[in-house]
Amino acid sequence: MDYKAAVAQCVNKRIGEAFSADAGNFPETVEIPPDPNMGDFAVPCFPLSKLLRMAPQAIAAKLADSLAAPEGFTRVESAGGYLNFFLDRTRYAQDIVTKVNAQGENYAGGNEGEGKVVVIDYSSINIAKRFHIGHLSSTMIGHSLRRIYEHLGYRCIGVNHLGDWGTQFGKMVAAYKRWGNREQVEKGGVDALTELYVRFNQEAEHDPALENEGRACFKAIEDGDEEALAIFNWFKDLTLKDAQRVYDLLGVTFDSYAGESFYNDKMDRVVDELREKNLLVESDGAYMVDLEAEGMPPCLILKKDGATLYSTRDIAAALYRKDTYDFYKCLYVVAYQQDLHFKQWFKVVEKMGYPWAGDLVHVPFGMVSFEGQALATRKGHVVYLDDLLNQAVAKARATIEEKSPDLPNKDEVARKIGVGAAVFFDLYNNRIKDIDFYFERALAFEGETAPYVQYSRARCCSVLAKVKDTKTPPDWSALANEEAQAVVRALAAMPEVVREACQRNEPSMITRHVVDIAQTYNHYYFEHRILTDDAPATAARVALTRAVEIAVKTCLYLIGVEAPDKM
RNA sequence: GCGCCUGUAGCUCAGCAGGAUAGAGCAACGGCCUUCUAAGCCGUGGGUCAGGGGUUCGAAUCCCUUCAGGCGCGCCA
Repeated sequence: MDYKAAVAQCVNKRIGEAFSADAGNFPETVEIPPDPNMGDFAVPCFPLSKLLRMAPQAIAAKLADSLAAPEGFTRVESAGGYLNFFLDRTRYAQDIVTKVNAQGENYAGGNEGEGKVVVIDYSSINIAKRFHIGHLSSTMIGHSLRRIYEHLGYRCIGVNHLGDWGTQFGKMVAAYKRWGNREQVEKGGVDALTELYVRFNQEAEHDPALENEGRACFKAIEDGDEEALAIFNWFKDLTLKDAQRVYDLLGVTFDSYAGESFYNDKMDRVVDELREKNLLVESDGAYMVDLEAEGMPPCLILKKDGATLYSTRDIAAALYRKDTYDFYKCLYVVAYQQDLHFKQWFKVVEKMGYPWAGDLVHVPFGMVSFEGQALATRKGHVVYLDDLLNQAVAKARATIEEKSPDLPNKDEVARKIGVGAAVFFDLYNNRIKDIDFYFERALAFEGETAPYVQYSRARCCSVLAKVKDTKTPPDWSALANEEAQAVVRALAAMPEVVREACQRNEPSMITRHVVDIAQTYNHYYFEHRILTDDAPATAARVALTRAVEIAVKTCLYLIGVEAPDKM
């Protein structure tokens, strides 16, 4: 049952009777008191005070005196202008715990997204660059949002919008033709490509002719020159294979790798359409959409040499995605530096007359720096993701040796813990916050971390594995105590948390909540023994433990973290 | 110069479509393993919620303003 709604309904009805029908229609807010001793739900009577011309304390008192506790509640009290409702704790525990266990991994899910498609553009790596910690946020926020939306019934299309177009790739091919060879690149992989690119830029400073060579090579790729295209595609292949190792480790998948080059032949449509709709303005030989009326700088569409730009491609991609997937929403998980860029081209799509422009959503996140300084590949001030993950796994492996030397499949568990720690760290704070990356923080295994939550759940599994009696009906009054109620409340809050995380595109809400569940359960665990001789009470405590195990696993799944049964 | 974002405990941050004494983790200090996993639990100390105005019965939360930091502002992506 919906306890909150029951409270609101009951209060409004009583107000209508006690005062006036008008007052009865007053929208009551139902909140949760700061301290459970004050009540489980509360209705503040302050807003009514003006309408009824009575002191809020008097209103609350009058209502409390005459109000019969609604179904599911034991009593109603007034305190300082608040009307406080006390749950029938036994019934509440039974209700929530039974529900979690019945719904299992679908708990806190739903079907409100049925028939709706959400396209999520995330990770979106650049060709010829190694995967580093700066790419983790987009990758994991996108991956998590995908799971959150799917949990609520949406169909998701994960798109890795590859950065695989631009003069830089001509430079890279030119550099390869000058100084590279097959063996060196096969051996060195993406790093070898980066080296070639860096060398090209260095030498180009003294030899401007190189720039032209780079441009010519890119032109060759564009024109479909066989040799240039073969080299470029080979580079792309290498990069994707390299990234795939990381994606495999993270458990991240995509439905499409259609990147910038994919839209190369789809941009004329954008330019033509903008021209037809009289939105293109010429300026210094370049073409743009004027956005002065919207208080924004203009959105450049064509360079003066006729080449397209970032915005042109993004618009082309949006049109293609709408045609192909008919999305309900299209999310762009891209760092906040590009706020203006997205605002601009979203507006351009709107001006083109597409009502679905409002379904394009930029999901921005903060910058990643490393030990107080901006990431800089060329200066070597960078942390590659596979290095981070490998270190995390190695640390987990060492901790396992120390604490659980007899554990089977140690490598598997170490992977889940190590990778989980890094991912959890990335999704722990509101995504808009900058992350200053320190190994000691990202690899912490204590406190509000993945290993803490995973450990709490593994302990649940361990207790559950010892359960023999599965027939005795539970005595739910065993869960009426304060500690158990805190766990029940945390479980009960999960559906609302998942929905809000979805609505706000904010995975950290789930990360925070799973810590909450783990903390309340750990507290309970130390105050109450689960398995005792009292069979009915044991059955209730076991049911609570199972519900926690399920809820924690589900939350972790939603943020892309695996949960080992033993650790 | 203009625009957007951020500012809460020593550190990292929750809380911000207004509500009851401002929370957590880390760090520090002190406790708890012969009973279900101590990667855990309990306790102690620690705050002019950046400053100043305003709105309100009530402001960390809303509005204005100042300050500090970050990001961005037509031919890169």
